[in-house]
Amino acid sequence: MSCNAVHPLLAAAVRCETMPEGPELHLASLFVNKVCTGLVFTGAVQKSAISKCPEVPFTSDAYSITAISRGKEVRLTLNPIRAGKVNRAVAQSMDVVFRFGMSGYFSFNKVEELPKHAHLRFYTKEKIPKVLSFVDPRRFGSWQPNGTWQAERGPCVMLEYQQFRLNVLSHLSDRSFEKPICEALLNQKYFNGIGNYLRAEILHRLSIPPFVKARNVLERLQTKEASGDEWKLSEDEAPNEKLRTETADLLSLCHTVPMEVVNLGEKGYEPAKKDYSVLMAWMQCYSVEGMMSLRDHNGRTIWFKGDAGPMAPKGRKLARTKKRKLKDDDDDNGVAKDKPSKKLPKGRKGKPGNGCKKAEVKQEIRQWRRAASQPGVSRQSSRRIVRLKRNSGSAGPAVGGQKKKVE
DNA sequence: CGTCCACGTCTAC
DNA sequence: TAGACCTGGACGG
Repeated sequence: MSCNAVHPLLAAAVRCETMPEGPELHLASLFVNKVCTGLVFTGAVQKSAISKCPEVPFTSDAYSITAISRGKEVRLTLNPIRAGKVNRAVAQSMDVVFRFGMSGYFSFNKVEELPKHAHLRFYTKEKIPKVLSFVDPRRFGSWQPNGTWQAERGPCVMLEYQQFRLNVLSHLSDRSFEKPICEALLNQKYFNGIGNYLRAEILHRLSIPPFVKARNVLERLQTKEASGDEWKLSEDEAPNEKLRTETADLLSLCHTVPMEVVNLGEKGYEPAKKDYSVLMAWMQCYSVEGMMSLRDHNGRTIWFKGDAGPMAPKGRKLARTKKRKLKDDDDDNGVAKDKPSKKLPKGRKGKPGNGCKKAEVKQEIRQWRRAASQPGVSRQSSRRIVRLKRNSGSAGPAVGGQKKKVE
């Protein structure tokens, strides 16, 4: 009874649930600051029994919480308060640095409505206490009490743009840049905040084949940097809009593309709502119907259009791929079902791991088959149709053009 | 029911 | 460069 499901609208108001890449981590920090402003927290920080992350040895009768993000990390500061004022003499403040893994987010709820998988909890000092919690179903996320920004991670692509840019361009001799650009983009030493969907979107904007050697792409920017003044951005960290559209390059897009997502979050795509429809509509490449996908050398799926580039994994066939239906995609009242593609029988399986070779091969075979039979329309298009329909209020038929998969 | 897949690191051969 | 670490949603049988 006490643990019944939260009303969807209520749930929407109290969580920041996302696809944790740089923009989502930043939105999480905004969320924490928003809900915690003016609030007083109290007592000990509570950890779930199941979590293997360290206890957070902080207790205070009255403390405040603030947040800041850097790339794919968020740092909370727990600050003791006395008589409504910060009092550093009485007690030490504590920083806790979080990484979100694949499923982390912050939530703010009534105590009785603490979400499942809330592994770290901060309680407010109110008549009816509430709780800020770090929720992480898969537990790939982590936190570090008395933590600092991870030393190996580079400057934030969103908030430390100039330093980020310089850090990349001044280290092009690093062997990381001998890898394909799509793989280099996931290296947090240089691209702190970029993740799997962002790398696809960024490369797509410039039609850069994912498997071109990173250094080859970036060297040209170095030359440009040296020759023109276009990147002497003086006052503000970020390039302005005019500059962006006129001289967008790979590194500037590593800033502006994530910032677009931050802006979505502050507007339509409530980072809350557990509603990815706005983000999904924003995606131009990642998981979009009609795009190609491949496993990179680390077993991660890279989405792209056109040429894969010279360093593409050998022997891996690519194929036009369907978009998978993402979790709360849409309610779909039984509208627009698409013809599913057949999976391989391919019995046996070892440990189902992620990003492993076996999975890659399987996927390859599946894609091969799919390509051989039909390019299929689908989930993606039907999803879009449903969305459009909802937005416009009119009924959308139109899944008609869909091809039947033979099989 | 079972298999595949997911927004990310980590670390051990 | 494989795996390990996890839960849960989508989909197929």
